[in-house]
Amino acid sequence: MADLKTQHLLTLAHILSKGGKHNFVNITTTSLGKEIGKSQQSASLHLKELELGGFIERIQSGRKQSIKITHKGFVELSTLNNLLSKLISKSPNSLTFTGTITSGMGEGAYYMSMKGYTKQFKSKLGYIPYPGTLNVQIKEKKFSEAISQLSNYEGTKISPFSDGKRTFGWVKCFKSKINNKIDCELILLERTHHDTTIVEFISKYNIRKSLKISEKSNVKVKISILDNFS
Amino acid sequence: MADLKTQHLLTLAHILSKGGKHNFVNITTTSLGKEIGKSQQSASLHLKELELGGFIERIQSGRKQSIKITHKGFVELSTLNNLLSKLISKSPNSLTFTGTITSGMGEGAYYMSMKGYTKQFKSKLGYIPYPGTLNVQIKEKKFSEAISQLSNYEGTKISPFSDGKRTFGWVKCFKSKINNKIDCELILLERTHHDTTIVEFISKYNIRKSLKISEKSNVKVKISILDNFS
DNA sequence: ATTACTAGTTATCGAGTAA
DNA sequence: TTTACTCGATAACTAGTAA
Repeated sequence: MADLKTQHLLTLAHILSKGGKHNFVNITTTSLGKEIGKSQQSASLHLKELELGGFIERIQSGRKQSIKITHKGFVELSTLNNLLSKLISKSPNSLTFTGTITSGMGEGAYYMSMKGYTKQFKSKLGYIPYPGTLNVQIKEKKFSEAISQLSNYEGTKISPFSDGKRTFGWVKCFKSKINNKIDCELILLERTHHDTTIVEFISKYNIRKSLKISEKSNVKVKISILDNFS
Repeated sequence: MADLKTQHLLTLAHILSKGGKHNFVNITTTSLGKEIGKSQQSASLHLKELELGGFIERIQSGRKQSIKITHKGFVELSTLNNLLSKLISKSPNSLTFTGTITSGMGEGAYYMSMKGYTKQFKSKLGYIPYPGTLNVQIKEKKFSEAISQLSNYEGTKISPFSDGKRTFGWVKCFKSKINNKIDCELILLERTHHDTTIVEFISKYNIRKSLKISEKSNVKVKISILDNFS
């Protein structure tokens, strides 16, 4: 018997939503068509094919019909759901890339030492960062592209503040690990020049010293990303 | 921007399975085509359309490409998954129907009083059934059709046994409720005449007396069905 | 090896309509 | 009202092939 066509997925899901798992439910092809965004004729065809494939059972009396999902049909939906669930939950929530240490003073270095930020770092990250930032130059385009999408995710949000004269923007921190050893945070600044080929890190430690790395050393970075939807 | 087409679902899922949630992964159109059961050309087109719709991002270098799912693409998959999950878990696991009491001795009545069965009823259901079975005649075809699919589900399994001379088949019990009051079990027998217009019930109580019902009374039955997959 | 175009085929769809 | 047919339009796909 034929496989479940992906185009029939919505139709099957709709029957399930109407309570057709164990009981025959009354569904007209017109209403089904509307629900799945297709014509009445297409809905009719969908039902015919689903019946032929053994995914639903129909009872027609006069011009009305009752529909019920078969065990096979339900298993099919469950299987797909399990597959998707596993894929989604098992997908590693990390971004890994390589780059080289660069000295170019990160724009964040100065600001990150301001009290308005350090106070928040202490409470939200649990430490006051070592003064200065570590700058990593990313060579491969695919890495910088991937990093530029980071802004879509939450991270740890450091709020903007004002010192009376001017305001300083928010900072998003993403838990990272350099060379599989040093814990640190990648920082995304609200006010930045959007050059994603250089990324900045803050850490409790002096990363350069701790790793005994210097200018142009290659480093491997792993960034953890948490989803913000349930 | 266009919606995610259902035909692209498998493609997106495959990219996710390759680790493309946050990192760019190398996927050839040939391998993708094989995975989704389509041609290399179709795979190529899928990627083009997914990119156009903002669901994936591609980086092409020479004749190879790296692919990454966008935040939008991942949300789309998650949303669909959540929808399916809810539908599947919220679908009521019960079958409801109406029928009339009938006196025709159920075939099970005699056998259900045998020690080989009663011992198991006691341990698996927690009670020894009142002698005899209640027989309900089902009038509407849609109900008998729905019941005939019950055999695909597990229920409480009473094992076959032998008394030395002959063997007696298994019995499957499904927790039921008659007229929203009396707890009982619908029984499916391994050796039965497969007439699904009459169903039999066993109960701790004398159902007729308890409900003060007699021949040809109408009853409403609700059968609970448990899934046997995770 | 790649990706992706063009051209031809098949599947899917919707309008019109019958029953 | 319903379901579902025919048929023409469009979308999706594959084969062949170029780059």
